[in-house]
Amino acid sequence: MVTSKNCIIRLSRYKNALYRLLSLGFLKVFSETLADEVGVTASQVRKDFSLFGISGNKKGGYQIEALLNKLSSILGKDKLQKVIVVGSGHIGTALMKYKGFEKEGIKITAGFDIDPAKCNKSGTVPVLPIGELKDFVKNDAIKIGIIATPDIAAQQVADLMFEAGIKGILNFAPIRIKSPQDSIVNYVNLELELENVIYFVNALNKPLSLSKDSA
Amino acid sequence: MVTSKNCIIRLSRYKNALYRLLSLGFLKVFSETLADEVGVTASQVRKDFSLFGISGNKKGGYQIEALLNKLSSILGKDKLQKVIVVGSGHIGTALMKYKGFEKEGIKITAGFDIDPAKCNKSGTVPVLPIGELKDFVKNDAIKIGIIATPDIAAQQVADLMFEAGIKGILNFAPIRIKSPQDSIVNYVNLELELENVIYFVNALNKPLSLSKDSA
DNA sequence: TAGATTGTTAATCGATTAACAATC
DNA sequence: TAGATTGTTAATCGATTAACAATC
Repeated sequence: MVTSKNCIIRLSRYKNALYRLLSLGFLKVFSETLADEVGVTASQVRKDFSLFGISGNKKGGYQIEALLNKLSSILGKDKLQKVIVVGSGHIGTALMKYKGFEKEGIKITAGFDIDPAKCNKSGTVPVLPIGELKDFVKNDAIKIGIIATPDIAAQQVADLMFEAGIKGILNFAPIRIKSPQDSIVNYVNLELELENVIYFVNALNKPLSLSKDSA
Repeated sequence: MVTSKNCIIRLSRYKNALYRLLSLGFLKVFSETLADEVGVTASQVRKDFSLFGISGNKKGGYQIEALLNKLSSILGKDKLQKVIVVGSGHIGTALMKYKGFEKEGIKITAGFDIDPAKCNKSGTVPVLPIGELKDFVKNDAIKIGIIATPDIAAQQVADLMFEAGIKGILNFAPIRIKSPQDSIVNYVNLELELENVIYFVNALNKPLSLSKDSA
């Protein structure tokens, strides 16, 4: 892989910051300014851009609008991305109802659940029986799916998704997914993120002995 | 900081894997096995453990139960951690109702919202007016908070939290939080995670020219 | 004992940062 | 022009991995 995940994450952050700057009336930006905005170094910004052949003006910095177009195209934001969600528990439902995706060109076109009682074809985002997933995904040529099921179901759901032609998964279940070579799985693990915050809060309180002391 | 975020994240993963192994009836584990389970190298496992003065038996590997006790204590899982949530939109509400935290010793004791219509003192997790946050947090000595508000409100909410004595924040709003030195903020940005999956799915489809071509 | 595994040191790898020539 | 900023190369930094002596 030529580009690291972190690098792509930064591109997204640049994009978000640039929209903010644009809405404040700015037309161009220096690497230094953008770096401050996002919390990285100016070197980092220029390095990232050069990796993607994005260039600015030796003196005038970067044209924000042109930059946004390039970043959006790199990130696949130039066309609507259709996504499905499996699992209509608390998290799954929240994602289906979440307004933040639309403005990013991401549309959740359907949810799926194994429990018929949770299905509902007539909602804004219809929730369909899991049995219909394969046809739905194939018909709409959907490539991205979200797993928001209990962990015991996650691998099975992932297998079904891959079989249907899905290539990328965002997985909320706290379990490692086995996936084919030509696919990608990203993880969001809420317990783990909270646990991490807890650790560092506790560590801040302790005097300063985090180092090795050998039990 | 002596220990990196990634290292702590791995400790959490080790812990989860060890619970799984324990439930399968194993009593001890080699670094190699645990590494496979979590998807890292055996060196990594031993290195991480040695950073925290955790030692095993030169031949017999590590006692799972003792290991779990140590990891739990390092991660602060030996006592109940009380957490509040601000913002009772889709995500905030899902978090309040989420069952996964309890088994990890994390308890969401209250939610807060600026909209009186969304408040409800009698639910399983009461949702209180934001004005009551400060007293509530102080009285219960709460150190951890979750922000699930719109991005425009996030910084203000964070300031209020810090003022009340909160030291660690998990922030779901897609905005960078300015925070005091003695505090920590972790970010969960759902749009960004999805965007990342989208990028790599598109990149997998493209032949193989991710490299620089200079515009 | 011989074999296997830990704990730790040294080597490697990759990502970030600094520096600076090119140039507007 | 002089000053400022880019684009890129080289240096630094930190994290991961390999190797191996100690030892059970």
